[in-house]
Amino acid sequence: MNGENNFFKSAFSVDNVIFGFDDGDLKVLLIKRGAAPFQGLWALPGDLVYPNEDLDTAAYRVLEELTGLKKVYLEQVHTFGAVDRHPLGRVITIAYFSLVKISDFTLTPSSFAQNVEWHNVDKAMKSELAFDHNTILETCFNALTHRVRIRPVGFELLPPKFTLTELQHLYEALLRAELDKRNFRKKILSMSLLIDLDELQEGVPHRPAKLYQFNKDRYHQLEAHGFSFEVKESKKKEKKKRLAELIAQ
Amino acid sequence: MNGENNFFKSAFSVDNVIFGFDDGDLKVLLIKRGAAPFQGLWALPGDLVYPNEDLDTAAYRVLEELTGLKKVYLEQVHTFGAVDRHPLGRVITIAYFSLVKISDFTLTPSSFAQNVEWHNVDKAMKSELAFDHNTILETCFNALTHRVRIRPVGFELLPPKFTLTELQHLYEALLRAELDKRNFRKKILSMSLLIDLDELQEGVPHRPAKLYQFNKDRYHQLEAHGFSFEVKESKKKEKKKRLAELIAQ
DNA sequence: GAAAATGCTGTTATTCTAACACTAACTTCC
DNA sequence: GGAAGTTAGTGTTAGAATAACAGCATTTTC
Repeated sequence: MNGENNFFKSAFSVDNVIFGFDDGDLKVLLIKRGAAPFQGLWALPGDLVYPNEDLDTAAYRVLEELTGLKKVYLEQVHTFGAVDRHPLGRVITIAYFSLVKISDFTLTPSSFAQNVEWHNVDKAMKSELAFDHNTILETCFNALTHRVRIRPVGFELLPPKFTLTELQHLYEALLRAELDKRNFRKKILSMSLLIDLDELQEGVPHRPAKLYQFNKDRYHQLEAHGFSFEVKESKKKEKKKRLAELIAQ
Repeated sequence: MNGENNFFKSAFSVDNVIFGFDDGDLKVLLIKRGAAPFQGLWALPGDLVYPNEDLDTAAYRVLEELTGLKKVYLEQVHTFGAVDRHPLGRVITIAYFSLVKISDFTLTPSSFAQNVEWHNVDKAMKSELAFDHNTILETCFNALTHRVRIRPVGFELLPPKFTLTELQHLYEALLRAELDKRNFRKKILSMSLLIDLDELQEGVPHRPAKLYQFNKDRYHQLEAHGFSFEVKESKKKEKKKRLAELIAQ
């Protein structure tokens, strides 16, 4: 320390990768920047942390300003601090990801942004984002992919009532793997994580599926005691991959 | 943004949880603080990040100043930023953990500390450390425990030549579980991670064990392709635990 | 050469995982 | 109202992985 005040010339921000799931697609909430730097590019929602504000509080604030939601899943992932990552000065940023149910709110663009939109995650990762947000998005997506194998966080992304097929599609989007329907159902049902609501889907042009809710108590139990969702993609696919690797060598 | 300069009054530091393994014991490197605040208490080595220095660079610098080591395992874990965590101002800290081979260097106390010592991790977690370093240590220990199940990082902590029993003791210390000797050997040998050196231990008062080296190429392969060291403790112990939980309810 | 200490090794029962195909229920269209 | 279209739902089996378990081998020390 020694009172070296030139250290106290930096700032820190939080950036929030807000994931949603809709229509079989994993999505991320992006803001089109209305001002320089990077005007016109899409960026992750974020803000400087206030001088007397905790980091998590700042992340929740950003989330709430944008979505109106308070109690959602939020997790710190990584801090990015390359010297030149921000053109206006030394600003490091603490990246969070959160999981929301898209149906829980409607988007209301905040003051500093022209536009807020859900973007397909794959497409967003391939397009150019402001600052180092491509790196941040990728890191957070990897963290989510990893987390979903260890905790049943998938449920944070689904509406309160869902079908087994919807759940499977979510896991397939998160794990980037094709799963076997029967094995998936057997596994997920054997965890007693789901409550059968004895209700059926309505308004679908085919046989309606049963609706399920997830069991919060059991969820917290699994959270505490560890959880392993080691779903492997079908062997067909694995073989293809291995072959591709062999060829690449 | 908008040039609000009162944001630029904060600083950030890195703190490094340096783990070592010796004598069957997981250890952490701590510094006794020679100056206020928290004078006399043990603390994690750390420093403010220089204005034009990347975060990882700062973490490596702290590590090198203390140990002289350059190429060691280092990983960012979490950022701690409670408003009041530092008595002298708003300082958030980015926590890293690193894994070193204790035999690779000798400790040379740096200028700002009276004393540097290896501490047993369990004891250190129970004693009072400076700042929020108890929380940081615990978080990093959990991260290590988790990491070791996914990557073969254990080898970073062992000397170049080691016996299977030493390796098993390391895993037991990290996973806090007692492992079956035969199953452990079968599993670890089947990964072809180890190279049999055709050498024997010397100077032990009993039958000497074979020495092994680990296979770097194979290690990097496993790092890239995923790895699962799902060693479970013996059922006896699990049963005991479950019983204890039942009683506790 | 006996005692003490740790090294080393293989088999079996059980559990978990992966592969796989057909019938059921509902809607729409003719 | 029946045929076609669409998704829901369901069980068995072979193979792989895991967990449990005990006794002889090699070295030092006394």
